[in-house]
Amino acid sequence: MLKFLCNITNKESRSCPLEHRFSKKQQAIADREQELLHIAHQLVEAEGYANLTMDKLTAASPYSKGTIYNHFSSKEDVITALCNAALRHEISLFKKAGLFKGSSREKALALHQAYFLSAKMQPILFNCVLTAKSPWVQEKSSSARITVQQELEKEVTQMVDQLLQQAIDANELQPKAGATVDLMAFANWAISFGGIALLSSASETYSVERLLGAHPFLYNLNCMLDGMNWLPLSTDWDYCQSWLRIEKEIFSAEQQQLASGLPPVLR
Amino acid sequence: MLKFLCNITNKESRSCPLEHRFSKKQQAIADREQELLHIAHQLVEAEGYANLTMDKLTAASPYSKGTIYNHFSSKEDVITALCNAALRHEISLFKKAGLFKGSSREKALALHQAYFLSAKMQPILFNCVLTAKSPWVQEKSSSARITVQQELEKEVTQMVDQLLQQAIDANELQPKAGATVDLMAFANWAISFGGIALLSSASETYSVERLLGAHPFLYNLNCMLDGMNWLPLSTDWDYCQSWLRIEKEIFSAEQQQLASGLPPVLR
DNA sequence: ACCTGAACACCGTTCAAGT
DNA sequence: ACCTGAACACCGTTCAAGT
Repeated sequence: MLKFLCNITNKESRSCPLEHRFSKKQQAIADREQELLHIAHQLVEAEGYANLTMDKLTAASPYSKGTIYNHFSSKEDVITALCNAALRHEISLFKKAGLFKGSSREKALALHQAYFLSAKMQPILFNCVLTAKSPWVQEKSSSARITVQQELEKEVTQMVDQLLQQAIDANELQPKAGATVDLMAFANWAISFGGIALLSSASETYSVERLLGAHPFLYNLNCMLDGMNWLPLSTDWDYCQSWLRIEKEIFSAEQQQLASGLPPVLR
Repeated sequence: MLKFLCNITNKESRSCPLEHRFSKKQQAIADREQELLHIAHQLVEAEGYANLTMDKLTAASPYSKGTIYNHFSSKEDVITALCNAALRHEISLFKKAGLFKGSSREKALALHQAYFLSAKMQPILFNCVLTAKSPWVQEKSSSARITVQQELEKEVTQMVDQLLQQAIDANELQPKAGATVDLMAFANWAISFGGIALLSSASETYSVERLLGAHPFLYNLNCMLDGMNWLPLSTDWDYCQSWLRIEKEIFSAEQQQLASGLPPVLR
């Protein structure tokens, strides 16, 4: 049960028997943090976000309030910690996506699919990312946790940068005048984030409802990448096929999990 | 002072002397709601989002708790109300944007600039839109307020739809196979929302920091609209010029406000 | 019919005492 | 050095009493 968040949330918490990077004590503390995050996740899952209070987290855990405040500086800090768990999950999928064999643009598609899947597989955690971006939460999170968040986002950015640079070097991406790698990386982030955030949070609104059946996320990507001049263009290549191939070759395990309808915690 | 939110937040609250759509009583209630929202806005402005509590809202207003709960079903309902104020502000700028004379794609740019400006002019209100999208707030807002939110978003969507349809009819927008108006409207929303949300909430993160100086928002739009096949392409037309022309011809008042550095409330 | 504010239940956070 | 949980201040929400 616990393995889920242990793997995802905190690479620092993994045991490193050979290097002994952490003392037993530190390891125990890191494990406890995962345990607490796991309980927090369950609380939200069971009865919605309003059910996540420090009182209930305390009651549902074997620890005292003081100990919990030893881990998290505030309630908002718990949310940011869950957001960071989401980012680690995302990064793990990004790394899998990097294994896909195909053109540079297909590899970009694999990264976007990883992002999309991370949100779909862990909707609660992805909502924490959304929430953690709101100033109500940012203002009250510990600076340490915010720093980790920024580092994780930077890690994602660098993976995207690297792929963009490779594509340019391979002459498959021919940037327009004035388009830097930074700018193109941001554009990729914005279109993915925008699409997923709206699809996940506004699924009941009119302009999203009417999209049922279509695949808006892939359409957005095709436009964006075409406009960026990333070859081959979607008019010359069937990226719907590529999308399916990525699903099959890289994320079949994730697809199965989604099909079973249960997040890994509950299996 | 009050005029600001009165104009923006609640078109139902405008006085309609000819039609007498609302009784004096109803008008008074609507006015009081604007007053309360204005105070809520000030509380956030003065000391951040954590400063917005029902207790403080009560203390800063001439009304009692019971009266305030007569307007808002919960604290979250206040946030959603502020989000709706943001949407009304956005719509008012959208309507101004509709007056711009130019190609259909330039008109689209004007709409995006309106969106961008609404976020920049009213950062607090735009953050409420972000926050209102998080499930913590959605879950606890009154269904009446959520309904209004959906209607406002629908209104925005319809303005975008209309422009897209005109562009198609004028043969300036030549949709790729499978691209419906719905799909293209969503793509426009996603790229704008994604860009603004990331720029406004993650301005301190690495991947956004490094963009300083460039104009990422316009780059994103150029890519997206090029990829959508909206003529003339950015390779054949200087949309940076168009952007500036829109600023000058349509939003000069807004530009001045921004330059003065003060939101209208404080002038 | 609408407004009031005392009252209540719960929540976030702290810290003196304990191990 | 770390953990505990009682204690406190504050917050969200309700509702009987008042107008």
